Amino acid sequence: MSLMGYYWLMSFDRDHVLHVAADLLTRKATATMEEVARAAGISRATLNRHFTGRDALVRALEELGIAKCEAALEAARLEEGAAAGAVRRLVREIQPCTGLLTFLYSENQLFEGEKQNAGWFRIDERLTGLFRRGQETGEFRIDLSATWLTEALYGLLAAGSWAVAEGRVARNDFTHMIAELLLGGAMRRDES
Amino acid sequence: MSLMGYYWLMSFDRDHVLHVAADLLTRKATATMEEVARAAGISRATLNRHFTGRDALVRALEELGIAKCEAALEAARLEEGAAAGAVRRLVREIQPCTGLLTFLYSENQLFEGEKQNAGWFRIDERLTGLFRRGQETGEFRIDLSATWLTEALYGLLAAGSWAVAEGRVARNDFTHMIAELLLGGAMRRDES
DNA sequence: CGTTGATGAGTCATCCATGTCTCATTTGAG
DNA sequence: CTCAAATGAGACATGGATGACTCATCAACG
Repeated sequence: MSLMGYYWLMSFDRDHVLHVAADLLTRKATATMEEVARAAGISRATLNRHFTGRDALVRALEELGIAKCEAALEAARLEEGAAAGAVRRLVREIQPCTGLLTFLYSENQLFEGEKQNAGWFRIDERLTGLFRRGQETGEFRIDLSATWLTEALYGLLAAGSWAVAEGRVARNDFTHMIAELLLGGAMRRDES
Repeated sequence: MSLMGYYWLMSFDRDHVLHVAADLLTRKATATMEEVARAAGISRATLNRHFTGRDALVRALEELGIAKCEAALEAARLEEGAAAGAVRRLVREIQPCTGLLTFLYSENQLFEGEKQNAGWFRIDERLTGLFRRGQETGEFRIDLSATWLTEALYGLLAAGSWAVAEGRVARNDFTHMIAELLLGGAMRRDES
């Protein structure tokens, strides 16, 4: 083996496979390992060599989703400035991985018995913290709990992602739709 | 056969089976036909006699879901009074079937290729009509499309149902949480 | 009480996804 | 070029869910 880069190993591009799998499974959650392999341009044998079973693949996708999600949280700088602005930045940053998140969200309920990845807990905490901060500064209302606002954000992201995928709404409106509905609601505001 | 009621036929209570199946599949979407049968207190043979295959069962659940949903729409009297009030009534009325709706919602994406039940379209239309009415009377903002508000309502119902099932939020807060977030958003309103 | 019809339990064959294995082929390293 | 290592294609056994079937049992009707 050479020190220089394992170049031939790159014929199997783990990251590429994961992204293709995420993309496919987002659209068709019941896709076969065979289908995943073909979508990624590799053989089922190779796919199974690197991910022992579907579980391993889903777990890897989970890690990827958590990593991307946490990267989005970083990029959104949740602690900076007004909470509302942070929410808007967050929605914008997280948009690229909503498809994957939606898939993992629905897949997670299949792992009911088992313990779930601690990453989701960390993400929950940061989002809940953001909403709580907004409540403490008086920016957000307090009759809706920070926990619920977090769950609602998840639901809106999923609904938005799905609506975009179905062509019901324009992709460009994603951020505005979600952030403004979550922040301002459906009713007109006569103030300001 | 007697005219009087087919009483012994009632040993198989179709409605009961459907409700039990809905309840179980809502919690565990991958439940076996065997599990569904046992949950309903009947044998797998009988279950298969009345629903030829899992598809038929899911289709029947779909019919049930649509019927309950439309009943909720009726009970909410969407055309009466202020649109905001109609939304609140709707959320309250539809709460009992959110679990089933969430299951069907996720199950529907498996029927991708096939044509979907026209009932969903009717329901979509009525909800979109409600939001459009609110926009036309000036009650709701117009920068968020009625289509998106409808999708968002679905997303919030799913998120709320899930959050309640997970014990993250109180069941009694369901209506208030969803309706008020959808209508008023997360930010404080200083007016009124 | 006998008949009729549905149920329950069990068996059986089938299908499909999966995981493992082998072998020929390809590709990069030395 | 030669060797090492990974890939691709295919075969194979496995397990699980499913649907169809049989047969004994049970309940209601006449």
